Amino acid sequence: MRRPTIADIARQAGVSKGAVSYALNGQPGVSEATRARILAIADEIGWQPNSAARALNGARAEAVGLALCRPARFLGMEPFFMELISGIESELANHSCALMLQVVRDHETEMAVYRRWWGEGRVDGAILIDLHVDDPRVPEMQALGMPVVVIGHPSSAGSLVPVWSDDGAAIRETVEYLAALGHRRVSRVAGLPRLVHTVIRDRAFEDVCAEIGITESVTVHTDYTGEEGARATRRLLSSSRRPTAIVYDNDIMAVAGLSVAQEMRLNVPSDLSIVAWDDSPLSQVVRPPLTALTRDIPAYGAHAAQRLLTLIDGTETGPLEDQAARLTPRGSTAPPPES
Amino acid sequence: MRRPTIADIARQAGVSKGAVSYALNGQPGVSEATRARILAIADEIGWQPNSAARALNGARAEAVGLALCRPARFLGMEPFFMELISGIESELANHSCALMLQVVRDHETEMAVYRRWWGEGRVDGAILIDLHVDDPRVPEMQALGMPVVVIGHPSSAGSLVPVWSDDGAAIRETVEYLAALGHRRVSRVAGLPRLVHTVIRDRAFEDVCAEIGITESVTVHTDYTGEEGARATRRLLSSSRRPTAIVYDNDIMAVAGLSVAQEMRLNVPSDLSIVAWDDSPLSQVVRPPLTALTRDIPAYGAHAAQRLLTLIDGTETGPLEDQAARLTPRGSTAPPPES
DNA sequence: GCCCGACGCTGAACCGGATAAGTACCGAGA
DNA sequence: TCTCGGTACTTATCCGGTTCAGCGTCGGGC
Repeated sequence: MRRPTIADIARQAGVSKGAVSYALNGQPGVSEATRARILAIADEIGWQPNSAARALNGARAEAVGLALCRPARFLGMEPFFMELISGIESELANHSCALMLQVVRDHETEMAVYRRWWGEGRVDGAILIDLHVDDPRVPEMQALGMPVVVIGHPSSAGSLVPVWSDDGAAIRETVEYLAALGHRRVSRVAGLPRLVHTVIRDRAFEDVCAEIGITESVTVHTDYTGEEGARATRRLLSSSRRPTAIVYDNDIMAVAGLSVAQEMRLNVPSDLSIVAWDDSPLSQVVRPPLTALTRDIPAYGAHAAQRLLTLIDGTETGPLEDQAARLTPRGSTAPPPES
Repeated sequence: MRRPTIADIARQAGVSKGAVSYALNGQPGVSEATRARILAIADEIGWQPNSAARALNGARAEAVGLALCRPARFLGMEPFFMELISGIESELANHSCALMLQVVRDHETEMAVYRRWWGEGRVDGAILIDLHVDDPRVPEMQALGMPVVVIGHPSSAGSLVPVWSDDGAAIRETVEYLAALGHRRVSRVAGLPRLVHTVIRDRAFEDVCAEIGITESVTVHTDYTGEEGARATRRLLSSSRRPTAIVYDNDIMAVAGLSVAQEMRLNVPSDLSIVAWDDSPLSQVVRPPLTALTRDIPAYGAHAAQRLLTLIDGTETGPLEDQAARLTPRGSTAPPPES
């Protein structure tokens, strides 16, 4: 059962391939009667344009690529990625554009995949995520000449188009809120230290703490997993001058940290305040529900996709600053215990 | 800066296009010396095969399709999907096969996307998931003639290849365990009633309860969200003869149910036992950690991908029964309170 | 010395569409 | 009546690979 081609339609309609092509693409060159006849036949035999043949004539691939360099098990755990992907998807779907997804082992493989996709004409552009400091992917992408949107801070995006949100402002809001509650010993359980956004948050945290007189501020780096979040929390809470508040770089670690606190017979929030970065259902479902830095992640992804589609269209675009995460106070934050 | 083609290589090497093609594909027909020269030139000018041109000659698209018909917000919440996708990905990656992902609004759109992908030659096969009772997608897929693997029970897969696990056995193990602990009033907060696997679980639950003398067994259907899980739990726990154990169809609802129980001043597990279906980090992170039906979801996805790749290869394959979910007892189950 | 076969390569057709160029036909205006 | 212009097509070519038939050359066996 071969797939029907325009040649089949042409034969049935008794016209040439060219006429069929004009008819199917709404081009002038055929009469309305013939066009209708051709369309009817095409519909009847279930014809679909072969994208390969179209691509061969310089058409778009109508797909964008996303190669994710994270171990599979982390992906399943982090709502962030799935929400981001849904957001990207929702925008792409509006333009009948598909998403080519591949989970890769490392950044070399990631770049190899992008090079292949681009070289093979399978994608029209790509989205780059989780930038490292001095990330080699940026210059390589620039050299490829492929339309690329970077989800991350402009300072690291080179000449690629960045879509970003101001993590520094979010950290500032959080720390100022905790300070207003009376906290003076605030710790932070951060993500991978190589990631650009971790560095930005690190610096902002330091700066704000110094500025408003929180002298005891410790930052511990982890790999974003619940296990490391728990371990970091245990260490922080075991120290002689333990923090009265901890800010976590994702919700998984915040929830794990909450468990550790309860395990150590500390009451949250009266003994320890907890703030989570990113506000998945997870944060709201635990007791007490977590004060969290909320952002609309699907919208974030959608904006990136939007920018990419514009770029693919050939229009020059600049950076896009998305709304910064905003603090949603819930039951996990309160004034510190009186010492 | 046009992408280099084999014609460019041929010109530089002073041979014909055909010779270049043989050389690049490891086919006999050129001497080793010429082959080496051609490969060197190809490498030097950064040649990549154009997949469109290859596909035109009947080659594979080297991609499989997955159109997910769930609202974006559910996707981000359910670890199941992301883990499944990672599993699928991990297997596909081994074969340098990409995943075309699209989130769609409804099943009509889903089928339209599959038809388009298949008709356009963009995918070599697809994975079907979340089958309904009498799902129209099954006969439509059969009519398309596309290689398809169904993640779901063989009874609903028609002539498509099913990859499934025995949910009935898992339910049986759970109910028998609860009965052995002494429970006689067991409820179930189930998923969407139209889904085949919900129906299967429903029936198994009823059968086992009848068999071992649990006369008070109630099943409530939800949409898998935490909100509906909480609402269902509230209703069950408010009834005059409230259950001493509740089995949830996913972990999100189980965690939400746990919160409701605690909110109503019921102790878990001494007043109420809770079992979650699917064992994400979520289940282990709450207090008490949830007794859960554990399965290796990434492996499940990987097996489905494996079967699909075999199918695409033209080899006939039969159904694959994956390991059934197994009960992992944790702190959320205990004997019921003495009445 | 001749023939056959293998090797190494060339040339051309082909995949399924898009598209530029060419052609037949028809009606209107000079 | 002849020409001009537009319509409604056809024909041919192209995209970038794959593949097959064909062809010259060289070496070995008889």
